[in-house]
Amino acid sequence: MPELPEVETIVRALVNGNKETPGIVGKTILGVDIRWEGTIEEPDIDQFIRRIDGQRIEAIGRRAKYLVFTLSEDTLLVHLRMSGAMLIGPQGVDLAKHVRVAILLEDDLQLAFNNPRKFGRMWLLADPEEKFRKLGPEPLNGDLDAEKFTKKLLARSRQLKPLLLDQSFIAGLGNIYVDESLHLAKLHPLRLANSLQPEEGRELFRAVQNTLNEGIRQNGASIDWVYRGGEFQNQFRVYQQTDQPCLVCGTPISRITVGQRGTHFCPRCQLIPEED
DNA sequence: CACGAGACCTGTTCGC
DNA sequence: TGCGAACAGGTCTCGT
Repeated sequence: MPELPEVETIVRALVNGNKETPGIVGKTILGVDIRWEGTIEEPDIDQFIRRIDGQRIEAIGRRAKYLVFTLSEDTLLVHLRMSGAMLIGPQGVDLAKHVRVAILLEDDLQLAFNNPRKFGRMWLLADPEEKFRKLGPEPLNGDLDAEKFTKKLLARSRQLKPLLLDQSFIAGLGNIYVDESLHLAKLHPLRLANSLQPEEGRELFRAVQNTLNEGIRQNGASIDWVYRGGEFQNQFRVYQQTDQPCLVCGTPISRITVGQRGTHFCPRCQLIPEED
């Protein structure tokens, strides 16, 4: 489920709660039920269980696609990968079909990590900075502007699609938002980054920001059975729109495979210039 | 440095 | 209806 807008939406839900459940900032962890041990990346299971017990959730935030739980002693990082979700509910019931870890909180609450495909992971770290160092800049928090982005972009010879998916280049984009951004910027996914004109680079940065902000405004995208809640799927320009008319020019949307990822684009709006 | 393939997993959908 | 193939919002590792 998760790219930046979906993770951001989840963070806000965990902080603010909803009609049925309260937010969980300030709650103390009273135990943890690990139902699939592979979920815990670091430290080992015994230490994880021992260390997390009794810590208070001081804050919940996001870095790239990581959920960041600042606890009284440590930082809990959660990466949802392809199919993860975080659910809050009462204890004593299964909140979903594939709960791999349930964190028990005070007030009879639990925070459940549902994760059908078992790709998602958790880390309990004294200092999360080491993991964050490998990540590129955040696209929305002011770390990056159109000029900086364009400079980085023009220094690279990779194709735009895999480059934008590379979390060490820019953090938070995934398959949906890359395809959507490239269409908005009218750039072909196979264009080489260093073939862009500076104005095209700036336009791409604006498209990335606009697409992500719109995704957040819509509470993310709901696709398949994995995640419900957001509405961004109703305004996809190209993602999963194969053979549908382009909203701009009416040409049927194409689907190709790039780096083993489905890639959607308009063959008329997103041309590759001759000598690329 | 860039790229492609394979791995990690389960579930749904599509084509025959 | 059944069954296999293809596909899925991510990222890591390895070989070239």
